[in-house]
Amino acid sequence: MQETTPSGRTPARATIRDVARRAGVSIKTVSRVINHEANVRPATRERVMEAVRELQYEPNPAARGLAGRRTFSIGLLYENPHEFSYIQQILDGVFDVCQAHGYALLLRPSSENPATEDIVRFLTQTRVDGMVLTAPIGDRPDITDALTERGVPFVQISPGITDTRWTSVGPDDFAGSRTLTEHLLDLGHTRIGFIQGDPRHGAASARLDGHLRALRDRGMTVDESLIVPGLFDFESGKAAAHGLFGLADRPTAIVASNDDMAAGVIVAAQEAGIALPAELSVAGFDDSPTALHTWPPLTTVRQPIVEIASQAAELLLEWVRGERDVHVRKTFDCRLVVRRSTSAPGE
Amino acid sequence: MQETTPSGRTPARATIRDVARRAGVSIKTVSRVINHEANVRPATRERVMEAVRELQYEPNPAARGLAGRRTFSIGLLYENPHEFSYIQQILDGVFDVCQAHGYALLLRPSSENPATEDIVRFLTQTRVDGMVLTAPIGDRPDITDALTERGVPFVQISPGITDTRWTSVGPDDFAGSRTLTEHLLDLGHTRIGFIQGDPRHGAASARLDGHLRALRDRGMTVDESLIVPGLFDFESGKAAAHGLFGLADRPTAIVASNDDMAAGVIVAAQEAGIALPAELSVAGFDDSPTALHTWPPLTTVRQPIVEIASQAAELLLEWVRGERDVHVRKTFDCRLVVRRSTSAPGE
DNA sequence: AGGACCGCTGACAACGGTGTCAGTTTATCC
DNA sequence: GGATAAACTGACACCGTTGTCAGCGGTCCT
Repeated sequence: MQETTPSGRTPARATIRDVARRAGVSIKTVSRVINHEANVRPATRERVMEAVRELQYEPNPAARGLAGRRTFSIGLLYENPHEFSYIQQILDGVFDVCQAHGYALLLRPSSENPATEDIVRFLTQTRVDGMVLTAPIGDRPDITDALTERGVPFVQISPGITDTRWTSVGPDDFAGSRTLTEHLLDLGHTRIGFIQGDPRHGAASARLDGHLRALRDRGMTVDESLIVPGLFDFESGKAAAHGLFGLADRPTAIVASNDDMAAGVIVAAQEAGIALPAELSVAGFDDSPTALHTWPPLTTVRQPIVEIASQAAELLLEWVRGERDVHVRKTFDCRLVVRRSTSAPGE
Repeated sequence: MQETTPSGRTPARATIRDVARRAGVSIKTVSRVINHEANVRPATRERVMEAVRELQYEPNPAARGLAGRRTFSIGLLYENPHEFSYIQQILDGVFDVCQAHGYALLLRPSSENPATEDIVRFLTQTRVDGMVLTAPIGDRPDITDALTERGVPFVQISPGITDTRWTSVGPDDFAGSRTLTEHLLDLGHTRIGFIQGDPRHGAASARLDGHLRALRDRGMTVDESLIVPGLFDFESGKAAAHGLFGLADRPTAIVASNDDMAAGVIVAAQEAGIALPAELSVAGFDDSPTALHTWPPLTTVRQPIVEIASQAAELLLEWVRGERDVHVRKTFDCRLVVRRSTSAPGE
């Protein structure tokens, strides 16, 4: 540990008054211009903009927040995820939109099943103008109620329950999963193992439902022993796979409810000396980077995460700024991505 | 897309004046109490605290910011990472400390090599009290200068250059890497391939240096053809491995400068039909979750990322609050984690 | 021509805290 | 016991914006 001494200084920033003086108008007019309000003559507006540029004026968010009762910031609440690339993409999408609209993004990571009070404290401390809730927290009634009670707008990403009282955005997990199972059926598989996701996530049941629907649509009976629980993480996927390997009549294909679990299945197969994909086809969901990091690379279903996140942020900001007063539920299509982890059985 | 209509309301929050009235003191005294300032009699302090609790008072950050010329928020600047888990852990560490000290965390993800103006705009728009800079942005002189010029305190995480003018925190990449190579030498390997990291990161060269040092300390000559470039991402690791496989005298072990690249090496080996670890030992660096998701699991070097991040945040906040006026450089030890991807050659 | 109305602008009071400084207690010391 | 210092406490200006409302000049009716 080495040490040195610092240097310090802080240049004065231009305020709205400086701009007003320079443009020869009142501060209120400057305020109108920077807030894109109506009733400013184009010539005046231009003069003000000019002064803003010359002085490199940036409005003070604290003052704006104090006077205008808003903070120009939104919060993103998420549980520590297993698949971090997921949150990473959510974050990118939300951030881009915030950036474009001049909003700041406040992070609120949380442990599993955060206490209501912690979230409420976050709200009262930061006074964000709105919140983006990721799954599975977006489904917690205590949290949605707390937000509603405080008049804080929010959107849910990938909620399980589609409640028309709220705005939400998510992928069509059901259809995506159905397509994936159909792909395996098309290849000729008849015994397909299915590893479920964390039951706290709505996506988990939607993906299971899609799978079951595909089977039933083809007139197949569902073998309960092939449907096993998981938690969306690598370890649970691996454990579940070993469980399936122990069955008398081993499945020729396994669908995991996300890529991390599918990666677990692949490692389990390698441990058990099962050849991929000859003896076992494996498929995941999400098309996360992991899907390309396994051997063989994973067949999976791509959901447009970044797009979903941007859309969520857009809807939230519309709400925050009062440009919208009806709730919507937006659903994005998923796309099957076939790679080498799936093939015809025995092939 | 379905639609519904909303409901709205916003309960009034207690202000410092309400608390003052209730406690029978002036607002200034309340201010003293909530800011932990000296010169308040314990009895008075208690009375105020009581009122705070009863009214569930939370100071308005905008008002505090405006009057006190600070925002109680710090920014985290990072480039979109290849290894997501890395940033996730950084984020966790920094957030915990922020949380504990009542600071908010503002995110500023950026593309590769962000423009200086973008960062400056972030500063003037958000007016964060300080910044955490992750590698490789922390090494950019234009950015450190811009921050210094504006009097915004910052800490660097894992900088390449150890400049005593600034505060930084990072792992001992050199020693960690040296230990790793020594491990392979101890196993009996004599031809060890080395895949470098993204040259923009200081860690990349430190890890190479550690490797070279280990070789030289054992009196081995360095074969330049075994040292190949990489970018810290899976793909570059895979490509580099294929390159090494093409050498006339193939190495019996490969050290990749991080786990993602090591995962690439493993897949490359599988593609090339090379048995692991019998024909090839593979090692990574970071001990990211990836290290456990490969088959065989990766021998790697663990750096205490969360701890590094918390320490960085602590140092930053000390600086922000004026509790510190000398710069330090803190280094954390790494630990070799031996798993099954390394063995004696031919074993 | 006179009044009503509209588009545009500015004066001024908030918003909810902190900093300054002066005033009032309380403790300390001869 | 009185002087002096130290520990407390409060009045009030101010931070940089937005919201409210009144005023001004010009158009459009009637």
